[in-house]
Amino acid sequence: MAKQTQMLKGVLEGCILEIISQEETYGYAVCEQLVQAGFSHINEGIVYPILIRLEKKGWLLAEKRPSPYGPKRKYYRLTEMGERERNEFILHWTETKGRVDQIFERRISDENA
Amino acid sequence: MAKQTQMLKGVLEGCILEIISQEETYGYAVCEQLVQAGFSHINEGIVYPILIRLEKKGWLLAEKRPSPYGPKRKYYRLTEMGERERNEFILHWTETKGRVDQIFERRISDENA
DNA sequence: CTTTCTATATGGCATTACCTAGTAGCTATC
DNA sequence: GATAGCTACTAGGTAATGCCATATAGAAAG
Repeated sequence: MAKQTQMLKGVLEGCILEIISQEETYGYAVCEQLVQAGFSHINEGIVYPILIRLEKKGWLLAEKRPSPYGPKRKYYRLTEMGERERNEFILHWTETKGRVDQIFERRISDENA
Repeated sequence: MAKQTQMLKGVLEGCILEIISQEETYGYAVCEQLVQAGFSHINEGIVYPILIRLEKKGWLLAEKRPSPYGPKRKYYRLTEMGERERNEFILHWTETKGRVDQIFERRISDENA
């Protein structure tokens, strides 16, 4: 339980950037999408602080619009800087994934040798 | 540069467990393998503290043996607990990878729809 | 002997960002 | 008018853990 926490570091931010990049959306919905993707323990208290942080960094722009069901929604979209950061995340994520997988795949090729 | 740092959290430990699990080895060599896998900025000052930490947790056992080239090497191998932790890491890593990839793949299926 | 390569150790920092828990406000339903 | 679901926000805790600088030392080479 504490193990995944560490593994999330730096990953959540990237995922949120990606979700917003796919479609202008708001915090509550971002949260639902993360849960749906399997990050089942993620809740609003985790997502909102990240959203605010990203907005402060200038990676997101926000705009409030009424909701048919509750208080106003705060819709986010990526700025140009945000797009750049998202692309960098993809790069780093792909690299890291490749490196880790390479280490684990060595076992298989060893067994075949 | 600070970006990958966050992404490494929890991952480095798992990689080191895996490397040692594949073959009894020592810190300096672990370091070389990580560099070879692409973690090119990793150095002894990063690896040794992790090794010592893992030993203290009871996941590794150490034994010193002479080296033909320098001071004695400290060879590590996994304990039973270490094996369990390694398996847990694989589980969490696979899960996390799947979740992140799912979020990014949604874009592709959207574009096809 | 000085340098270089091999090899281990460690104190402290950064530090950040995840997580809990709680507040509050709007809409709809019953 | 009470409950339930939707929506946003904040304070504070914390703890892990990657990273750096530095020291030490054996062996080979020049």
